[in-house]
Amino acid sequence: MESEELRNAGLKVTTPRLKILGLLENARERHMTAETIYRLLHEGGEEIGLATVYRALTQFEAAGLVTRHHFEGGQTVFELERGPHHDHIVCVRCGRVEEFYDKVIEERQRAIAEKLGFNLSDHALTLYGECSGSGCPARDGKK
Amino acid sequence: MESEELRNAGLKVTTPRLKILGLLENARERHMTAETIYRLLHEGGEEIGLATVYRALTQFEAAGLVTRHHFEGGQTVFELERGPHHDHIVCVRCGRVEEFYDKVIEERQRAIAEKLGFNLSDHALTLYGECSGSGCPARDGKK
DNA sequence: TCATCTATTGAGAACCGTTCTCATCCTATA
DNA sequence: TATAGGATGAGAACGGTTCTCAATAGATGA
Repeated sequence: MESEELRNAGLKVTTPRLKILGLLENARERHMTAETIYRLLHEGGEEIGLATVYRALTQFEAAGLVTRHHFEGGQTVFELERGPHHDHIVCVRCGRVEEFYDKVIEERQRAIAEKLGFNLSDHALTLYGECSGSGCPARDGKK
Repeated sequence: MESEELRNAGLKVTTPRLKILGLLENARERHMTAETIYRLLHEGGEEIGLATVYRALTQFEAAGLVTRHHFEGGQTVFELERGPHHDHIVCVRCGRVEEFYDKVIEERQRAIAEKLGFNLSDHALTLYGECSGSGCPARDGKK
């Protein structure tokens, strides 16, 4: 239940927070910008301010419910934290985001950080390329 | 010579461009924000507008002279492109940036992209942690 | 259930990094 | 050295994000 998650995070259970969390759990896209979340909520008839969306996402992030990714080009997306760690590959043509996990890469990262004298706390790996999904302009070699 | 580099890039040789390129080549920090570059130029007595710094950096990037990195937290840094590809590890306490290259990781990335049907064009890998360099607050376990 | 207290909210202002506009200036070329 | 077109600096504009503040709503105790 979503209200549990909020309570466990030490956050008051309010309508805007429930709606935002619900959207993150049910939306087709797992990775959304704050603006997109705001737009979808409004299309669904919810009167939630943009500032509230940002506030809630920041709180969710602090509570570990959500992660924030900064992709190249400056785009910032939010994603519900569920299950194990993974990295991303982003289509530079249609913006589609896929996830992957590679044990070898994870291990190498740990080894590299150790060798350089860093106490590793996090990492961000994002691949960029042209995908071959239906609907992607890259598929038909379009410019 | 720096004017060669500009000419080869198809850019007119102008004082602002020479100064910016020179700073990138000689500064102690290899990774700087546009704001830092602007500040250092002014401390050196150069009257170069911030807009010009951004314009030049964007042109240098397009010409392959410079690369732009978006680190987590939203910070954007520029780095002179010299030598082979490498990734970064950033200290979350003092901001120090180190570089590394790992053949295994590079190969895995190519394999992953292929498996997922992406034509890989680029990637961004940045590790975050606490370093043990002198002057870093993380070194003495300070909060 | 109700009153009360405090955190939360929405709207818009403010903010910050970056880009744009435009009149002036400078580099490249003949 | 004259000319043409690109480059420059200043400040306005822009887009994404955060802040301010008065109004509102969730939690708590009676």
